[in-house]
Amino acid sequence: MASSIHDLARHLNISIGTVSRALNGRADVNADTRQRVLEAAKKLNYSPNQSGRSLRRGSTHSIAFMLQPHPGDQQYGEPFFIPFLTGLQARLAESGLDLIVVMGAPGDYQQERLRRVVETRRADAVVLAWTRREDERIDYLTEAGFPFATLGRSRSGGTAYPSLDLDFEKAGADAVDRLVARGHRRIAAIRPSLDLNFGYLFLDGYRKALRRHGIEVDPGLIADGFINEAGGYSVTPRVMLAKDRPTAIIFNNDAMALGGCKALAEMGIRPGKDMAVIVIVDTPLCRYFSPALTAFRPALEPMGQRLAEMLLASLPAFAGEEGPRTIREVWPLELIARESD
Amino acid sequence: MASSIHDLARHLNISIGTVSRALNGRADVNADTRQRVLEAAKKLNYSPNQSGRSLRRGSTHSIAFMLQPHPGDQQYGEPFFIPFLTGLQARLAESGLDLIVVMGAPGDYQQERLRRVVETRRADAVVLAWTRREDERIDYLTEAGFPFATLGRSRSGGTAYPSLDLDFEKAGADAVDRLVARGHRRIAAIRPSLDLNFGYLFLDGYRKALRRHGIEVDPGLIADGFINEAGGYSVTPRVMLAKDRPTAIIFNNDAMALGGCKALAEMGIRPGKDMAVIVIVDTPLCRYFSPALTAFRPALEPMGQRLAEMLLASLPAFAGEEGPRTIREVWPLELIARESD
DNA sequence: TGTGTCCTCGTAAACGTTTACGGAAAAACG
DNA sequence: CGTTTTTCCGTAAACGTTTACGAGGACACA
Repeated sequence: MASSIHDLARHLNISIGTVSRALNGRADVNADTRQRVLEAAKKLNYSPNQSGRSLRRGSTHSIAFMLQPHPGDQQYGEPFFIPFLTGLQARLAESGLDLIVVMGAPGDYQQERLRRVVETRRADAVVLAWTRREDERIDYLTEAGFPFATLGRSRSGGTAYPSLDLDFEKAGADAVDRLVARGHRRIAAIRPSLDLNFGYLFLDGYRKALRRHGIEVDPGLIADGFINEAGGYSVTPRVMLAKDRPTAIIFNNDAMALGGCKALAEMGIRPGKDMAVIVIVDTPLCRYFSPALTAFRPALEPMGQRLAEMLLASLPAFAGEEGPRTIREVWPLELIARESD
Repeated sequence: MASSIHDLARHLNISIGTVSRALNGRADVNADTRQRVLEAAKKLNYSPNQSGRSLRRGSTHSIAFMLQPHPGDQQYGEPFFIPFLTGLQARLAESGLDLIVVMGAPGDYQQERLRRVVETRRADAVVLAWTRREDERIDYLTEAGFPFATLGRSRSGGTAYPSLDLDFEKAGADAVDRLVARGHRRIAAIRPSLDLNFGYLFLDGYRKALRRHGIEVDPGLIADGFINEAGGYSVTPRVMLAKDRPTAIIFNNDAMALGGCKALAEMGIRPGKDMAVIVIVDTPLCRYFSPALTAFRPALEPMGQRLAEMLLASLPAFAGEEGPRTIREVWPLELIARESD
């Protein structure tokens, strides 16, 4: 059914070697012959068998992105990733690479899937997201000598891999600055409970900024929960119990903010009026919520493109294609002022 | 670096044929030998090269899910798909299959990517989502004789493929019934502008139910827009311009509902008080919105599992594993009554 | 004509598996 | 002990590519 390079060769009365060379654009083939091969390939609807090719070449010409649902009830996904993946895929496609997303089961934290991808050589490199403070995946990959790049920083694995992250520290600080400038001094922070690195970075920025303003950090105003609507909903009331109520809340995640605002609404507290609310990572949800939530927006699609570039530059097969080989980059988050603070 | 079956054979002083047979659980190998092979495999951290294996077997042992961002500004993704994919992946993993998600560029409607997957034989079968009324992907796959299954119905390609869909028709009708029972007669419907089949099905149910109640269908109460927050936001005001204002709106999508509620809020109209709102496909957003939105909930994860089963049953290599081979199933949507209607 | 260079192509090996086939040894059977 | 069956394993081909190597012919040059 599927036509192979042999069919093509037979059809043209030339050897498979020549066909292959013609298709792969090598120099040592007559321009005329190449033309005929290309035409025949189109006519016979030929396209090379990926397995045969990658077996011979030792590379799969595809990059794997590890997507994994977090544990927790009703785990819907991260709308977040789609624009990022769009950028990633666009840039990879430019270099003829395919992007495949491998799904993991919720909660297993991908170790198993990752091993599978690496060991069966399904991809030439992987892209990790949601890096943790100490990330065993990174340790595993560096030890295995498998090429990878990360969306997000980590303390694991040295620095010998490309990584791209958002400046959550600065965003946390900026949020505090903004709120302080508007007269707030009781500022709560709500972040994910997992040891996702961006949660730490955010809190660091938050703490430092408070101290800079001479405001004591009150542990009663800091809480963490599942990184979804339910988490925000269940944990927000906790900071409202502080002896001295907060007048502002910074949410480290849009879904948590949604849940948190729900909790506030049930307490009769109106975001943007009775309580200032700022969200660290903007999504369409923030914009269309009522009141529209002030949030920090990342440039997700360009980030995807950039990380693809960085990864490509780190791959021997593609090295030299790009100029600078920056290893780690931290991108700013842009404040979008809306109505909630 | 990576150990091959030859290393294993050399290490054990037996032939590669025996190693392969031992690993693949064939009968004609001594229990003792098999044991030794398995141990050595674990010790040498051997796992078979996927390319070699699939080249020989002619199958990749993986299923592709085609994920594609829709055109439109700020296209964030569908949280929707994650639970579905989780179920799909879980069931496929049970049969030793990998799930890979293939990203397309926004707007190209996947034809190109799909061809690529099929022609390079990257997967043994594909799963399509967001089926259209007439779906060229389905035509292509049936013509190519490539195995596939769809999440969603279509009029294309006959019925010789497994498909699983939600009963949008009934949900549309149920929503109308519920609103009519509560005294509404001016009921608007807002749905995606693309020719996604579920938009049609929903509208069909909506229309039929209205007629059944003796209510004339007013085209001024039906509108469509981009299937995202912006679409809902921009299109909702249109139905408010009808000569006789609606007292209820049914949204065919949660994101559109969010945008629509925003538009209502700006007009001083409060969902659940001044306007009844029902959403057809429930997500956490609906639950945590204020007011919580009455919505119809799908069983996404079981659906993923079920579609995987149906697909497997249709594959020659797995046939007989399952009992019944239902070709098409339509699952109900469960009404979750909340505060918005 | 002899020699060397260049262009183009065919040959064959290799990538890592799986599996049909056959053969040797062991077991079963009379 | 001879014959048949069974058990186990090695051999080698095949899957569809890519690519190193070398050969043949054309051409240039002396």
